[in-house]
Amino acid sequence: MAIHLVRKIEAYTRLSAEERQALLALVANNVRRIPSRQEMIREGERPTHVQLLLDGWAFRHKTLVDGRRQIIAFFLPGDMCDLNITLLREMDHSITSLTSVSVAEISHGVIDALLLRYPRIMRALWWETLVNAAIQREWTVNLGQRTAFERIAHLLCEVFMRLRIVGRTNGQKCEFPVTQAELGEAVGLSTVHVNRTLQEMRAAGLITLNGKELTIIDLPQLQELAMFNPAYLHLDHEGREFDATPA
Amino acid sequence: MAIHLVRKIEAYTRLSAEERQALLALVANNVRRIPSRQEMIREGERPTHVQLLLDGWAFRHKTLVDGRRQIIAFFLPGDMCDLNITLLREMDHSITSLTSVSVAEISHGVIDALLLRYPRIMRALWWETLVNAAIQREWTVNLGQRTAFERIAHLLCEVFMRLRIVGRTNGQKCEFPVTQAELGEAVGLSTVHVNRTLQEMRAAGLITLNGKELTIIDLPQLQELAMFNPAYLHLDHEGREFDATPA
DNA sequence: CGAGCGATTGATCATAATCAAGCGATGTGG
DNA sequence: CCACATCGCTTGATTATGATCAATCGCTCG
Repeated sequence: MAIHLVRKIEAYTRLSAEERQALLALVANNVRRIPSRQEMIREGERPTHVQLLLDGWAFRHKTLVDGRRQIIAFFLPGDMCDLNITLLREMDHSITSLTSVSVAEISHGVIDALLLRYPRIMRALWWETLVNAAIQREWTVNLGQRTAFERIAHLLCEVFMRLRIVGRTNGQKCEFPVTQAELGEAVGLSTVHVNRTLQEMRAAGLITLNGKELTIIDLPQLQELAMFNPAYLHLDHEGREFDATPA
Repeated sequence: MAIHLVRKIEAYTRLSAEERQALLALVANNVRRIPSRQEMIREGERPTHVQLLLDGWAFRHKTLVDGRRQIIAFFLPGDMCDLNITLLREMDHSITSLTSVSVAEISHGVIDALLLRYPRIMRALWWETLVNAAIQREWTVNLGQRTAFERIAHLLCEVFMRLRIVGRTNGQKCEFPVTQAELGEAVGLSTVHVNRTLQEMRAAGLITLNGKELTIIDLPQLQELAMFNPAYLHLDHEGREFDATPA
């Protein structure tokens, strides 16, 4: 589990043995499991610990005063959410597990000391933040400019691509533990309309989606229809070229 | 001008004299002015320099293959856009000036060396990234869940608040150099509908907006209607409490 | 077996897009 | 200095996308 964390960071910057050790030590002994659909952190809270997501699906969301809810981001296996709560005092959104997840809890002080001591690790985590921000920008475009069909198609492409990177796809198939209601909350559409749009996609021979399994039958076509350009995922992490020698 | 940069960073973390000097040296002699409505960086480019926005308004945007355009973020005076292009190889969006702006150009190598040498500065910039990401999340909610009226009201509240922090408001008034078409691109609405919604706001005695001047007549009411909660702007930067002694 | 959840269907309604045209201010070239 | 072009704003009429309301169905689970 903890090894995921190192792998993730090394996608951005190669680490020295010392740095790697420090990271692993951080996580050891502090992992716990949380069942699905459980709110892990709530908007408005001021957590004293960081929760590093090590495995499983989760999502960020915000709720308006009148109850309307927007899902803002999905965390997939291999992502590590939420270093940011170290730096920002108060949560501006909630995080809820979608599947059962495993989480490492680390106190703010410990993290902060680590980051100032190992700037290279800080830079890698900053990078992670920037990639997530790029994804958030694309979601803004998705909600602002695309039609219902395009929005859903785009989200499916994104999730599939992100899962493929971490080896969680099987041919054209992948897990997709999201209800239609949740999908609607992510793309700003009503459940009913999500349902009809999915049927349209099935009828067009583009996808299969039942239970928790998604099959993308014609990915190129789906990408085309969604105007999906994976550049925003920044899969070419420049940091892979940086080694661990001191600056 | 360059002093804005130091002030911005010190909103997050107090700097030592040495750190402050290093920052100022960075910007000196590399400032240029750019006229309004000029594309400064284009999606797909791989810039070799960072452009630090020192003064003026600008915006991020993305264009879909069929020409639909979404404005993703506004940069206001006192913001400093776009350290991030240091870390990400390829621009996933474009940046265009809205007013005439002044910009400092700094090479990637210089910045990277500075950040590894002064982790405290890196942390402050990361912080900035996180606040921007929080704003981006709120925009996602805005486009996904709010009505036309609420979206525009929310954006006006946000801009007004952000300007007020940096001392750019005058009572209920502030500059607002955004056309109705651009406003529409920011909130995902047609120009026509923006126009009608603004009229509705004027008729309700909430705002005045002509030329480039915005007056918010009844801010509390506008916030209420927009369901605007400023928590996401993270105005209480915890970093103010950190001093510059070594970690 | 009943409860509850998620998916599905049908009918109606509403918000916002689109199309088309006109207005007023600003600026430019002859 | 006037004629004309352009840009941003405004208005009216029509259309369409997606929301809402209401009900049913199938499955799982206690």
